[in-house]
Amino acid sequence: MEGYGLLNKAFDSRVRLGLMSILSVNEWVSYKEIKNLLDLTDGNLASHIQALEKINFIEIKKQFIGKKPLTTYRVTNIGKNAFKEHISGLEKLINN
Amino acid sequence: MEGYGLLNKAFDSRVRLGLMSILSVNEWVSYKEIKNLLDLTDGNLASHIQALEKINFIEIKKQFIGKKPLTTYRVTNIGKNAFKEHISGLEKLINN
DNA sequence: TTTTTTAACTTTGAGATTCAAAGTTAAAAT
DNA sequence: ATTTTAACTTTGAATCTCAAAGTTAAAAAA
Repeated sequence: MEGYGLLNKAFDSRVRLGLMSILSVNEWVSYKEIKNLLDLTDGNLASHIQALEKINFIEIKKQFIGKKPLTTYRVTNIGKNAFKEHISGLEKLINN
Repeated sequence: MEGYGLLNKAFDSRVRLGLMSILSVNEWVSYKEIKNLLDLTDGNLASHIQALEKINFIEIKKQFIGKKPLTTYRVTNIGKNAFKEHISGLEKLINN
């Protein structure tokens, strides 16, 4: 047993785990959808998004659909790998 | 997808996840062993233990072995269940 | 017998994190 | 002209984390 070294500090937060889970399954999810799924305030969501963006775990796309602005997000490869390793780290931690 | 509501805030911490994992597999693990396994300072370990104790996720036993004091810990049933639910909550979150 | 070591904390305080509330921006709809 | 919508940013208080230093009590060493 090697302590908790296989776990990523970035995923110490339930919100960010939720975010990554959503974005692991769906490509390009909108700000509003995420906000509704996770039931967060704007400020709270924005700051967690920022945290994941800063470490390049997710990326942003801004566009217009019809005449409305639409911001969507997806995980990067870096984020995908980090998340995978976190999960497998958890499994290792738990299963022995 | 129901947000992160199935995750337990008590397990937002890598240290406490590590602690619960250790105590999920081994009954009555000593303070020192845990400290070594997780490589923590006394203060840090003690405070996380306290946090888990306060919510009745772990319990403490103090005894003397030979002439040395020995403090050991194990998870309670409450803790065991909470941990299980957290893990299965994680799985649900990840797998759809 | 005074000193040091060991085990297991407790206290303190600085720094990091989290979150809601309120303010911002820019365009669209009324 | 005013309000609404989308998507933030800023602010500040509350909470959390962690290392360092101090504590206690007994055991071992000098």
